[in-house]
Amino acid sequence: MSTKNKILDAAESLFADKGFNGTSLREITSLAEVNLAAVNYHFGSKKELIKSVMSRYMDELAPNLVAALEDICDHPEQPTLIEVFSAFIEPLLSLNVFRQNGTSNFLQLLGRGYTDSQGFLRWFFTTQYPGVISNFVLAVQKSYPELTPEEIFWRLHFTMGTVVFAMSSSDALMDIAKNDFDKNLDIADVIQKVIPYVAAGVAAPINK
Amino acid sequence: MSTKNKILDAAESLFADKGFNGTSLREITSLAEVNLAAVNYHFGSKKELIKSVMSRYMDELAPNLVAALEDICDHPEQPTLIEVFSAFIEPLLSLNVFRQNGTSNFLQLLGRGYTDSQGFLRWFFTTQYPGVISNFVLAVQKSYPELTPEEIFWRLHFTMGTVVFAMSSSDALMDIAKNDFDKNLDIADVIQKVIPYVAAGVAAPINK
DNA sequence: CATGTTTTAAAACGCTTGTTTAAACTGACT
DNA sequence: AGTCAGTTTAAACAAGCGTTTTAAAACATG
Repeated sequence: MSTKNKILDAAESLFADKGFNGTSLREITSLAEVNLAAVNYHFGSKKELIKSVMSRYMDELAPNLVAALEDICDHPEQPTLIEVFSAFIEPLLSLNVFRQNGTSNFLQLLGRGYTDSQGFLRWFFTTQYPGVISNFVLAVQKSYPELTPEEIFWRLHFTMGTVVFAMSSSDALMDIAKNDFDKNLDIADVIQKVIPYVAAGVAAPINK
Repeated sequence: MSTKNKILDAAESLFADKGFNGTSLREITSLAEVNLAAVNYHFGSKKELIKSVMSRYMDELAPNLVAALEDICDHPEQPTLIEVFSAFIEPLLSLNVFRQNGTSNFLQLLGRGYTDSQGFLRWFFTTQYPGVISNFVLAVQKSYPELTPEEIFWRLHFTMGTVVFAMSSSDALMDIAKNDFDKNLDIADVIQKVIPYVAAGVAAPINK
């Protein structure tokens, strides 16, 4: 495996675990078993390394996501919100074959991107991958036309928060569930649990 | 105002803005206009300062929250989930008279506590303020008895995620809402928007 | 006023951070 | 063999970090 990819893999798992601020280049390079200077040689800076880690996932995920959402929009009949959200399942779970723990790593990184680094990653996503968001809004609008664009805006961000947060603590939650309820769940089960929740949330009656 | 309180106030707003990891003691003391060494003199360490900032809010909030939830449990008739979640509104908004921007600062800090510092604050909350969580579970169970304890567990964590995440990026979201929809919202408006969402999410039909 | 304690002040501590330098190595192509 | 771009290495850099030290100032108590 190339030095570049060793760095990306090590950075990914450390970033997901401890955040961008909380991970030093020296931790990354020693986990990757490469020289410290290799990061700046191959990526230029830590900030560019962060972007590269995220791009590797987004470039894989975005086309699948857009395609799945376009399918829903092109379909003649009106979709349910459950169907809209379910469009995310297969592309997200396919990240697990793309990379070990890909799904949960990516979702954790997504959460970090929103809270760490004062939102420079939020800018990165919305400018680099606008198609995902706009197609998602279109699909929701088709499913629930009474919802105003403003209300969609808010509820989509609430949904983003729910999913990202649930997934970033999914390891801890699955452990608790195993202890308290004797249920052995995996990331796919958690996704199945969160979909009815967010679908109902987006479909909530509008508060006057 | 005392040096101690000047430090607490400065730390609070910087922590909310840039996270615990992302804020240095030098930033705090220069905003507070006190000497750098004052932090370690009054608080012992940065970690203890973080705890103090959080305790100042939790000590104010927890009794009000527990009382409001106990009211609901003691009431003879069955509450709606909207009523359960609305029990949080007044205690949360009262933080605004307790301190400027108290509500949003506190909720942002809560979000930081879950994602920064690898969950040592999560331990802090659950061990120091267990009454809030248990009373919340009781109130939800009274409102929606068909929900199994396991499903309550998952949905309460989803709710936690929604609220914490929404609030920790509420500043950015309110800015976008102002630009895109020409609406000037404050933290109380965001709370009003999130309640129907989480109430509907918790009330979602159970997936078989 | 004198005393002992609490609080502030400036400076330095040792350490870690991201980044840069310059030399050494690697593997092809003429 | 010799050249040369591409890559890796060890070492150092300046800057920032949390914390500690030392001494002066402020304070309250007798």
